[in-house]
Amino acid sequence: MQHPLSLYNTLTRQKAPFEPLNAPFVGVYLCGPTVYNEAHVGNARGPVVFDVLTRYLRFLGYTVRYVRNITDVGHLEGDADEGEDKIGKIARARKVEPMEVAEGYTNLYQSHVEALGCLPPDITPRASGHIIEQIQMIEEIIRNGFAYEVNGSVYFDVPAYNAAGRGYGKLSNRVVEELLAGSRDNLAGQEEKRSPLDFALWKRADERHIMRWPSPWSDGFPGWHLECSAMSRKYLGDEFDIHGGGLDLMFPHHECEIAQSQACNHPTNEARVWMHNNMITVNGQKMSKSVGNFITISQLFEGTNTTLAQAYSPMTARFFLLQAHYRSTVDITDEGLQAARKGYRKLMNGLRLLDKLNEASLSSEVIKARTVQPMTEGQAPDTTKGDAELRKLVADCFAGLNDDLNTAKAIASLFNLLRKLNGFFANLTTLATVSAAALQEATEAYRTLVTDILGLVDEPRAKAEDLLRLTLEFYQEAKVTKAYDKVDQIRAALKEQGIVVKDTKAGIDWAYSED
RNA sequence: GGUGACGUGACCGAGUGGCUAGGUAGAGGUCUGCAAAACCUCCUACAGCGGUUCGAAUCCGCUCGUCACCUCCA
Repeated sequence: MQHPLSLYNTLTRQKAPFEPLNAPFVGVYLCGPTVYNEAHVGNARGPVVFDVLTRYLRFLGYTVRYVRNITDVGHLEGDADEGEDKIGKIARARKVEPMEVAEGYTNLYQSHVEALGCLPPDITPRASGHIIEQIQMIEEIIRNGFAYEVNGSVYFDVPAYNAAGRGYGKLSNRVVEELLAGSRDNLAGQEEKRSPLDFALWKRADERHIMRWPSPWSDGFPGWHLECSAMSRKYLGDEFDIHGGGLDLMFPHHECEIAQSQACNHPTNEARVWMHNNMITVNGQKMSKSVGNFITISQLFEGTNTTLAQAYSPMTARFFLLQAHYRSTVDITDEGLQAARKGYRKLMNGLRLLDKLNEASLSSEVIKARTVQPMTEGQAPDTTKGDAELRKLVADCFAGLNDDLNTAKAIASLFNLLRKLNGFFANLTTLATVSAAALQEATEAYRTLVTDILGLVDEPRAKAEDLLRLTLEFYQEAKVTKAYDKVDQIRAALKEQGIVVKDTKAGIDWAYSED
């Protein structure tokens, strides 16, 4: 399976050709959302980027297993907090089951990313559904000497692990000594830890804590980073191909994940390739829950956030995100979104030309024009030049994707291809400059790139009922003028759409055909 | 303080040591009953100052500015 897809690996800080561990299988894990509140636009970037990645990997012929987890347990309010889970806290406030809170936000999240055109992952594991796996992992880590128990809680022993030469900090370029020097060791509730760098694998739950499970150490709950190590291992193996997430997860989350996985005596980096998407900014500042400058996905779709002047459709948002490279920050503004909306629609309009172009390309006029091309001396009267140009335009699109999934570059090239196709359409006889086969290839590539790989689908703007009403107005007009051939024509056309026109005393109405 | 990233034209946003990014907006034109779409042409760039080089927006240094991670965050 030879292809030139290169990906930037955070571990090595460089791009390298992507080579699966066990081709044609590819394992991909993306850190999903924490479901204790509604996701914002920033949370959508990873799913969209990884949706394109997995779509493209499949296009390249790989058999992909794409895992995107739901973290519904294990995230504390903060270090100082004696362990009340965020979900548990909300559940207590609303007087509902924690699982209701998690389920509600999970469903909302999934409907949002689906609207954004993201295909469902192959597996969507929940942290709460993998407590046993996490406990087993902790036992393994303890057995290997990289964790210790204190008062029913278990902590990962970062200094011990690092002393064993495992390289804590290798992903994020941290040096343990520097981390220690810069750490804030004045936080309350940290007394149990031997080192400020240690992190919880298991926390004993206090009486108030609702979400709790039995374990060999205490009734409690798993630590913040463990779920991803345990679940990726369960479904993708000790080592797999690609692990992704937001740049802000690199440290400490992903660093801890690698440490946990390695501490289970698997001397790998958990994943071969670590990919990190950059942040979405608002006025140049990272969109984040804690800063409060976030726009939720619902607000974007409905236009209910004051930062933005209006609503933007899911496909506009998807296009907007893909018009930037995933490792760049992208600033969200009305102007940017409006430009994206127009660009997106331009791409959709192109989609509608493809069949017409191929049809025209096979028309007798064009075929004739091809054969009677004036023959210049020494030049074959063929379409070689035009075909090569067309193929170059297509190749540029794929070159963009191959270059670390540079969708910005790919889309730019796609517009170049579209300009060519639009040019053909403006003057159909120019189709004679390319062969029917090359045109077919190009139009297929366009469709594949836009819909299958970038996942941009046509978002109908017109409402069917409004269009129907319009048609019935013409119908009525035809009746008044007794243009019965027109009347019959409209009736027949609507019948084909499963609509019957009803002339009632009260006026013209319609109904679904019951045939 | 430590680590890292960035500063591109009206806006968004790619990129490479010498060859058009692209989208949106703006100007002119073709087309057109009007309009739209489309096509053609044009327009405003690479923060500043030095250095390397035949040549740098692209490499190096400094300055200024912005941001991110080091605490939950995609």
